Amino acid sequence: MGALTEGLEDYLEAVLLEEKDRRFVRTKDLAKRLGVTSPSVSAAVKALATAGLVNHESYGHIELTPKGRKRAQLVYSRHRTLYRLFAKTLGLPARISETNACAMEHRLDAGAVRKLMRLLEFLERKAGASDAFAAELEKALGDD
Amino acid sequence: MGALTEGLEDYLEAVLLEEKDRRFVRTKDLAKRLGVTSPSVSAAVKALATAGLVNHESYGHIELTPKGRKRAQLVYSRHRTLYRLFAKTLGLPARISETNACAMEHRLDAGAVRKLMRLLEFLERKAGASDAFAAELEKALGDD
DNA sequence: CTTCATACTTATACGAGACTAACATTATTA
DNA sequence: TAATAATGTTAGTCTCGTATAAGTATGAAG
Repeated sequence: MGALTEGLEDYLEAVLLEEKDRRFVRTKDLAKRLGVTSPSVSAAVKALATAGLVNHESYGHIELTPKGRKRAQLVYSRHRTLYRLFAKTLGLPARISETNACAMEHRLDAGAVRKLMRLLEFLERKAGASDAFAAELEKALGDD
Repeated sequence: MGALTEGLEDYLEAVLLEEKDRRFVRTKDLAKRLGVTSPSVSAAVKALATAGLVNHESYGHIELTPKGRKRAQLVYSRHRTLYRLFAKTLGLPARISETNACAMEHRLDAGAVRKLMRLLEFLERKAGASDAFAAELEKALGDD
């Protein structure tokens, strides 16, 4: 794992997500998604390009390199697992689940994510197989 | 909840924990606990004093105000709940559980912590009541 | 082909948080 | 009590991530 600040991981992940929507990713798209200004994106993209994680010609498209894509997908998969914990298992609002997932996705090591995923799978499997268990869990979590 | 950066919350929590061990909290104690240098602590304590969360005379003791203590305890309780998730429920090493708990304790809103606590209580209760359930959960989480 | 809107970059500055180096205070002990 | 060790603070610098302001490139319309 190359050294990469959390902020840069956020930008990298944003490129991946933005790619799914539009054919070419531009500075402006990332700025809008992340809620920052264009100069901030410029600086971050330059850093990512230096690290060999994206390709970017001046005034042109931003594209993930294979290495960058792999790293972005890793971050995103953590994000998804965490979101699943908060939103699906704990039943929190989407907005709050998203915030929490963003805050944690950079810091959880691979082992923790794996364990967490297994716990969620276990709970979902049990709840799917037994209505009694599902009801018990729901009751335990409360209404608020 | 007054505006307080995550960093300052860390310092505040450290004062609370340090208080439990020794009669008087000093700059050096916080520096050691947090793994930073004395000047960093000086600056942070000054900011906490300005915010009315600690009392501190120059070259003297550092003490929590009632307001500061309340805030510190809130942060710490979140920390404990998260640690419990990682260390006890997921079975991760203490060191890693600690890192993850630290990273999250500032960002989880009260609702998420409450839900999480209930989930952990539910799982612990089930595992305590049924050896079969405990074994099933342990198997689901895996050995690695 | 020139003009103009849009998008991108560069230059500069700021706040948070950390560091080192240097200075000040307190405590110890010879 | 005077020297010295331990501790605390101040001053100045660094990095990271953000912003604003101003200049540069692209592309669409007249």
